[in-house]
Amino acid sequence: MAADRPLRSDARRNRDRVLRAAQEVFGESGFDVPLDEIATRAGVGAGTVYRHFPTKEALFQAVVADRVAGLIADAQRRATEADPGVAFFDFLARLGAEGAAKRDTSDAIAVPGPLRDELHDALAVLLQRAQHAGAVRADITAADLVALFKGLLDVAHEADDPGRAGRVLALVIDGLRLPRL
Amino acid sequence: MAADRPLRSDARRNRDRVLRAAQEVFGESGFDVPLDEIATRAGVGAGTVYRHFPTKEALFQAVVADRVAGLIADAQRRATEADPGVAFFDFLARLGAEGAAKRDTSDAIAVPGPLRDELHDALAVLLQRAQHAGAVRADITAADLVALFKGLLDVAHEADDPGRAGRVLALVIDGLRLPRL
DNA sequence: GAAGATACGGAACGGTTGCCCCGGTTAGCA
DNA sequence: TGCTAACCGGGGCAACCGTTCCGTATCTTC
Repeated sequence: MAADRPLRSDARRNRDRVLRAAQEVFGESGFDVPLDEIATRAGVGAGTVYRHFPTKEALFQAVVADRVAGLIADAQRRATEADPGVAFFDFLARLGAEGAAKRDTSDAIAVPGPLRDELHDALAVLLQRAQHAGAVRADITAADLVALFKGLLDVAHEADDPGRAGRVLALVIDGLRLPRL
Repeated sequence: MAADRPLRSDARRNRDRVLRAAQEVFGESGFDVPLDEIATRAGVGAGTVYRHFPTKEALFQAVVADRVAGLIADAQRRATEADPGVAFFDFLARLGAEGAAKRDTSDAIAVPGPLRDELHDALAVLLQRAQHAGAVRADITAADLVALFKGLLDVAHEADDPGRAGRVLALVIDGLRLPRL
């Protein structure tokens, strides 16, 4: 069990490269890219990736953890805002923007794990507040919302039409608002 | 080129079994089931499936062609109804019910092919009539709608919660209706 | 009921995919 | 300058699946 001796300079450099490449590649193509893609992009052999991260999944977590944590913090912050409806829909917009920009968002929010649960909980709070205030239809659940968003993001990313993401997102947002108000 | 000599009795029986099993299995699990699953369910070897259908895809088409043709006919019939909004939403309800019941519907409507295009066209007519009548938001396209429905069906089928399908479908339907009316 | 054609079953094949490890080599550090 | 951490990337390996092959069983016909 070597103590955490400081990394050799090239090792540190390569670790950074791998992380940066993983951010890019996961962001463009989601979790389901071959690991070689990341290694190549980093200018590094596949073996080097495994020297720094025990599994592909660990690498993915390392990449998305910050982002998901940011989303959670954002959701919790907004939960204290005055207008529950505005808070909820602003957060959804943020989530939509994030998802449109980074393809791995969909995997990040849906893959089981402690962070996902935390995000789920934070979203549930926002949702319930908004529903209680009558700003959002009452029948939908937080789990529905997560699943629906994941589906939407996948639809949007598969599309050849770049405008689709915005249109379907707007449609769902409008569907969430209470009808006849 | 053997003329279409009548099939041997066991051959005819097995062909029916395969078709029936394929209907069930594709309906439960979509196109992405191993072919062996179908063969087993039919009580037949994989070779027998290939004696009757040249490829897995051909078998799938044989299974869904009727259903898609029915959908197309339904759409075309409704295109002549008096109220374009009612016609459109009734058809969507039919599509949703079909999709909720049979998991392969999602593949059937999305996989390229002449039937898909025909369905697409028929749906476009319904949609445009409804949009022109002001019953449906104007920004959405027929391609959006097909993609969105495919996504919704996938979301619904992955869910553990059996009520989710109905809730998200209702949400999207409401989102399609013009806001503030 | 026997001969010949037809069809069957399911093991084996071949292609693909993609995670991960190993063996020889390079390059940093003392 | 030598020792060791780290690199590279080809390939092992396991899983998965569509398809084919061929020895065997079953049906049809005479």
